[in-house]
Amino acid sequence: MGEKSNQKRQLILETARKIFMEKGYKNVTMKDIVEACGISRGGLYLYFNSTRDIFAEVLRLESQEMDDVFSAGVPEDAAASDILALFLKEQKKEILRKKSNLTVATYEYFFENKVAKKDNLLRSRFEEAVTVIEKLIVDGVENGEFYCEDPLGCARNIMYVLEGLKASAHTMGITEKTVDSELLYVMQGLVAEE
Amino acid sequence: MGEKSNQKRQLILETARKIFMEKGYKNVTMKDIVEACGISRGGLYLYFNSTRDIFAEVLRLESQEMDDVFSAGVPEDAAASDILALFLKEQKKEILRKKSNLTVATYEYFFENKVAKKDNLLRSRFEEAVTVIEKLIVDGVENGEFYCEDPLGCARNIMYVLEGLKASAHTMGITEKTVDSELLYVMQGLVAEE
Amino acid sequence: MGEKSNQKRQLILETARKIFMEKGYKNVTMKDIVEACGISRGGLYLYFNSTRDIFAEVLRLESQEMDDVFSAGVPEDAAASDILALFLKEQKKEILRKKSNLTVATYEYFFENKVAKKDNLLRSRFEEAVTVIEKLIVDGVENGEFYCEDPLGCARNIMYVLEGLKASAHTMGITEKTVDSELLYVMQGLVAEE
Amino acid sequence: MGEKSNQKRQLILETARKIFMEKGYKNVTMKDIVEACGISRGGLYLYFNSTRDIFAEVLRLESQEMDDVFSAGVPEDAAASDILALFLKEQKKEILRKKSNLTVATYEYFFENKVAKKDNLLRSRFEEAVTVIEKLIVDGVENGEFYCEDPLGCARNIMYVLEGLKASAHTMGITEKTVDSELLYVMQGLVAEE
DNA sequence: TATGAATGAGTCTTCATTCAT
DNA sequence: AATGAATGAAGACTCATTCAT
Repeated sequence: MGEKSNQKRQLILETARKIFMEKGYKNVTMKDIVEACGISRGGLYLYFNSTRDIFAEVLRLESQEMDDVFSAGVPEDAAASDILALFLKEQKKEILRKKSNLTVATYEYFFENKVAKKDNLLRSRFEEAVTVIEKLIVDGVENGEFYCEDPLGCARNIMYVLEGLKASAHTMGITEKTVDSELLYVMQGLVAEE
Repeated sequence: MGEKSNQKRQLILETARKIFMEKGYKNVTMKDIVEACGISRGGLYLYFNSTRDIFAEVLRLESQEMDDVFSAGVPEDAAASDILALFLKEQKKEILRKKSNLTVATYEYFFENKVAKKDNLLRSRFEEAVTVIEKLIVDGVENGEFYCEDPLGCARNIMYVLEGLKASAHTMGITEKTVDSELLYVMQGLVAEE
Repeated sequence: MGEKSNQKRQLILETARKIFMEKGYKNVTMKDIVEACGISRGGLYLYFNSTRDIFAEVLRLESQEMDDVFSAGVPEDAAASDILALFLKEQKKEILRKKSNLTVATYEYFFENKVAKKDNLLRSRFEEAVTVIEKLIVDGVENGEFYCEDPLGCARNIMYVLEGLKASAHTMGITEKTVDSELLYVMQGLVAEE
Repeated sequence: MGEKSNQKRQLILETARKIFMEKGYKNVTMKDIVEACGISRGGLYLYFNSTRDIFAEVLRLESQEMDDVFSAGVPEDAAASDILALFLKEQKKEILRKKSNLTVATYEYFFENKVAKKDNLLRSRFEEAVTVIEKLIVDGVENGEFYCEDPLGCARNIMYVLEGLKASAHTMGITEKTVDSELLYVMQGLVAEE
């Protein structure tokens, strides 16, 4: 029994995810989702009570997947600088993807739902990433790949730059060139010291 | 046209500005504005056709004032590092002001109204600030206050960090301490080289 | 300006009153009223926010009118027994009117909206009637029309009987004969003592 | 049919009874009952087709029990006035019980379902009670406990007063003192003649 | 018998926008 | 220029009822 209903739940979440990517968060109505899913008005309410609930779940799944991806794709013996470059490349891709990402929806959602820091998914994702980057830098310094006196500060700086780029991409627009030069600048700070 | 009608226009814009600061952009209705202004429904439409128009105008005025303030408050002979510090202090204040700023409304507005780069107010404000900061850095380097090999890159980096902080403040929340350490990190990059 | 809008308010209240008489309180929807009035959905909300508000107002007006009627129709020099008989006749008429009265709606309304005793219209109407009847009895006793040792108790008894008849009329049904014999019984208690 | 299915029927009725006592008749949905019973939506429909059917049955059982109770609790040789006092005391208790009684639900049900007099449970319960009271009065008169020229009229009067009190309790609110003085008044009419 | 997912009609409520005055 | 009553579309939500399993 749970199986089938779980499938529909998945269908709803996947469909809703696409809609949120297209339209952001605030513009999405229960009706939008109902129609896109091809289910009845009442049917949707069996699974979720609001677009808010749906988006929260979409976001939760998104975060889970991210964790998986992160821990998966990276070779054990890769050089720190390579891993960092890889990470930045991923971020770049997401920053430049205009439509197919949840950035706008996520911003809109969190503008409206001030979440306690503790439970704030965005915050924990951010902190997690900071930790990973910091560790990469430390490793890199040990290997002589990087030069850095304040790995934590540098990691945070990188993350805030990325956040700034992400936001800017959806407000002022941003070119690949701009992203490249920003990321380059950040990497040079790590490498280019004599 | 007349003086009087211009006064009402100002009233609307000032009132709307406050509302946008409180509620963001998407949550504001024509009704909200009408009621806050104490004018008639139809009356509002004589001046503006939508919250979008109103916000666009609020934003335009905001930008004008900013320019004025920038060029005004700074002493002629101040040291580059002092001016930069002053600028960052202002930014910090705005980042930490939770309610009384237009950040959220602005984001929401631009999420919804992808403006061509040319006419994008946010973009031009950003570029302008980059230019100013770059010039400060160049001055600072000449004076021996700063050490920096890529003033433009550094200026951009600073601006993106600020953007990231601004965004983060409204999504994940941010403490004064965090802002301080970010800004410190940025300044140290300019000063702390031997 | 207020004139016209006041007319519509009256129209709504009168129309709603009829509907409440037909369908009771709980069965009436905003849609019912909108359609009966021939106005738009949103239009109704300009005047009232809920059927509850509308009914409360209908009831308030009803009570006002009652007061007026009471004080109006009675000749100055009428005998107490005649006035009482007149009052009971009115009550009888209302009890037997199956459809065109607000009894059911009123019950349903007060079942749902437990009103503080002080502000309870029903209660004040009841008390008022008790007072009037008591005074009639006292007058009647003085004139030798009535014999009664406890005018207040008797007045209350009459009112509770009437309430019981009113309720019964809408739950078990009641015949004119039954009402007559009840009222007769009550009157005889006042007159038939040697 | 089977034992088991009969048990479930009982469960439904008992559960629904509690809900009706809490929420009246019109506010109760099939969903409420399903959830309170812990059975499936479809399951409920195997036994009853509507809240109306369920309430009708609840009421039928209620009446049966009443009969049982009535005939049970009364000692054979009790004085008429004692039995009547006992009866009134029971009624008083029910009138003052604010929540745990079916009065409101019953009113709401009969407002909506005008039942032919013949089949009207309320009516037959009422008539039955009248008969019992009348008989008590007759007995009392024979014993010299009571003085009464119209036992039937008096019995009816008592019942309508009780009905009036019951209704008032749920619309205007009523205090124990009020009930007491009403019942006292009624009893005095029987006793207090010289 | 029993389940519970699914439906769709019905109601409430809010808003941008228009228009007669 | 200005008013504010009026409209109707749009979205949220709930419920009785059905039906495949």
